[in-house]
Amino acid sequence: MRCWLMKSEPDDVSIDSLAARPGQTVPWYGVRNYQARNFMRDAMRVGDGVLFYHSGCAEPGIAGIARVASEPYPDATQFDPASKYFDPKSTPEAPRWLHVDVGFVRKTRLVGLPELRGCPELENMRVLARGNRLSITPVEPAEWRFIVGQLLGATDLQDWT
DNA sequence: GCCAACGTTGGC
DNA sequence: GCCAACGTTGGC
Repeated sequence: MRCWLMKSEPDDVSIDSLAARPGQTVPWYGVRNYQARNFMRDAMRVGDGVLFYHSGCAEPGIAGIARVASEPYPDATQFDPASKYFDPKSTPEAPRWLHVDVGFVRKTRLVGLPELRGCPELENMRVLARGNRLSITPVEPAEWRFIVGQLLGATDLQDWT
């Protein structure tokens, strides 16, 4: 099983709003980057671990733990002319954008970017690489164990993957 | 609001 | 297939 880091703007979907949703899941709509799409379409499996990251906000960082909760399927917003994620070049017959559902596992303390950057154990973490803009990045098992076990103290989840 | 970095588009 | 222009991300 793999693990991932997925960015969300908390003004849109935060860890709290995920927990409050029906079924505590959310379709990961709005991804319009091929690499990120390919991770969801080709590499994710139901049950994969997710570090839920808040971006574009006052305190960017890891805010909770989630899981991949569905197989990939078409993102409905690409067909909605009223949506800011509307893609006129996509059709229901050949949908361009697929996503998965993400399910709530637990809220954690906020592990901010400066703290993550200060950990030698995480120096090669993809999301911390210079100029990284990918909203979905793979997380190495050792990185997962360190973050979940050492930083979050969630020892019951550190060997999830 | 600024700006570095990067992905995408489209003319050639 | 190249590459300049443009748009977006996301931290600060």
